[in-house]
Amino acid sequence: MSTGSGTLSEVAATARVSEMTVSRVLRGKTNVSQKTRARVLEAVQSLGYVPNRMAAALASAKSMQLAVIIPSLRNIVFPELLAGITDTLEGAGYQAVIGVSEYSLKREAKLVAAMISWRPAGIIITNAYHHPDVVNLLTASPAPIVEVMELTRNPIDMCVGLNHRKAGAATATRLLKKGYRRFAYLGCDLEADKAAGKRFKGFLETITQGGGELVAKSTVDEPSSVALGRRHFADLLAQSPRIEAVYLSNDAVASGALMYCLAEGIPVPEKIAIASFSGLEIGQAMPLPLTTVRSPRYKMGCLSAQRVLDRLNGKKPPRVTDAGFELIEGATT
Amino acid sequence: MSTGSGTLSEVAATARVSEMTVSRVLRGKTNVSQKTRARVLEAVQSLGYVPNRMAAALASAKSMQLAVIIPSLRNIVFPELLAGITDTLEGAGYQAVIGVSEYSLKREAKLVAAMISWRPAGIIITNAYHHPDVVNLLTASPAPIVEVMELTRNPIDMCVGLNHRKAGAATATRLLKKGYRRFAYLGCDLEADKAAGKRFKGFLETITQGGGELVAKSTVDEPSSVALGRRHFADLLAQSPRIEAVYLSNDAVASGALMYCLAEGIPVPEKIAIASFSGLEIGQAMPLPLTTVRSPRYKMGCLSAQRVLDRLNGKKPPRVTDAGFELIEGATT
DNA sequence: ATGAAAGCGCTAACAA
DNA sequence: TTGTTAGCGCTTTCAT
Repeated sequence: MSTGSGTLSEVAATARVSEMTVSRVLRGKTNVSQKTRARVLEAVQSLGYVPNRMAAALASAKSMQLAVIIPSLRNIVFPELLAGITDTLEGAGYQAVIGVSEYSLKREAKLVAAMISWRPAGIIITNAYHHPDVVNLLTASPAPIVEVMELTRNPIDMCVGLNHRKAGAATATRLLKKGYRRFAYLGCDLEADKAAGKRFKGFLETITQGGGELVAKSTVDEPSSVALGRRHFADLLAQSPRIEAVYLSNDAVASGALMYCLAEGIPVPEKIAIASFSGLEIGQAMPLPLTTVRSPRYKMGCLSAQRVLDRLNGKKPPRVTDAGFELIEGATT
Repeated sequence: MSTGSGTLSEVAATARVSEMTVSRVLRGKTNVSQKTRARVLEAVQSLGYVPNRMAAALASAKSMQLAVIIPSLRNIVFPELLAGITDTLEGAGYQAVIGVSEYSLKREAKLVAAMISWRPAGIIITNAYHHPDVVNLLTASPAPIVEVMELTRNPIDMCVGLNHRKAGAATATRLLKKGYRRFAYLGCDLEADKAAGKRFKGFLETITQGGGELVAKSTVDEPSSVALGRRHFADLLAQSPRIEAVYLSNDAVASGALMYCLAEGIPVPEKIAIASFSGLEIGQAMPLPLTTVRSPRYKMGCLSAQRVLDRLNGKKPPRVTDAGFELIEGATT
């Protein structure tokens, strides 16, 4: 391992002080004289010494790493979540170690075990539904844990998210108010994306109660993408020619659907209205901005990291944090 | 830190063997009897023991973490690169620790120091131009290092990438062959995105030599995005009404430009042709697929991780790896 | 096949 | 203000 960057004792020898003094200087303790501090710093410089945090973490039982587990890197919402996390951690000197489960509960379980073996200071994990082993490991872990994205009343430790059922309901209310009554749904990742399921549930409840009707439904068990939305939108329309509005599981698929309409010259929203969920940049940059619900990914990242940091600093943050959402009135409805 | 997951010695006590025997079992050494092994495994199970890799890394001077430094998470090419890295590392039992520099050389320097303090087994860092401190730290580090994305003849250690100048030249050649002569360029991130600069250089050289002409150029020193492309494309067109084809720094901006044309009813490619670089999914899902050059992000991720692993396994991988690129004939030229 | 001793590089706790 | 002692949890090396 030797870094080319020596050890504390080499620095100590060079500065002719004890290791403890070097340790104190490096950790910014104040009880070191100016002279000594200068001498130590000089030695550090001249040796190009970089402290070994593994050793520090082992000795102090305090790691500066946070484990973050997400389902995918290819869906831009997760990198955005990560950005919030890393931005928040950076100021506090912590680092994120990320693991990608690829939407597999088994891989998630392996990852959690691997992460815990590094004794992270905290754990941030997406979604609220996990493998039993994961629940056991996390429950046993002394590290603060945040489940992020969905809101649960019974988090393992803490949770930060939004109410997806309400987000679906809000969209439905909006569409009903606009006069739409005959709806279709196009979803993907059904197995893995429980949150999308909750949105659809809220949507369906609301349109049903409001006198609307679900006249077509198409679900695809593949990761969502623009291309997938574009491909499957046509099939959906074919199912029932009298669809007035389509609710899609997220902006990626919805953007694909809209591109299909643009390419085929189908007038939106006159012939067919489109609404979805995410609030991605791309959806708002389309010739017609999407009607959608913005989920606060970056903010949820910041909040979840902050909850962990708060706990590490001895505070008592709330178990459940509702990050909210925002309905965006686009031109597709 | 105590994990709720005990220590080796607790397991050893439970199984009534020495710590060494437990260590051997856990690391899959073969010189342990079946009986003993079974007893140890049982103890591990019953205690819910998860080994402490920090201690292992310290004792063996072998970390299982790789540092990965990227400029941003919001540009999908970097998550795709990461996906290749994590997929490749996973099988070998290594983990990626990511750092995000936000396109700042200073932040990159801080990050590299922070990373090295964890004594990673290897380092993967994007781009080929770094802060002098970074070069010093990396040069001094005993860990295998890969600079990824761009091709350099003089990597600090190894590099994996593509020749951006040639990618620009290939695009130019194609456009010249199609008969375009009056070109414009729209770029962003000029300071930070050296690779885009190289592509433009190759593009400009080639059109000039081929009888073409650069009649307009617009550069924006902001991170690229679809929205930005859409906003700035109009300005560019206004600069010179006789532009025949526009080369954009990447597919995000180009998609924005194309959306502008779709929204304004400007016929592409008849009135104006569009070409760029990346090969993003979104560009190919547009009503008109973009003419672009696909950079092999995922593959470069795999390759760079593999180079590091090879070195860790005592092999002598090549210093320079050309991952190549692929010209995509879209409908926008 | 198994164990004992020593130590990785650092920090906590206690002394001086 | 500075130093000493002990040990974090594991692996290496050398015995047996």
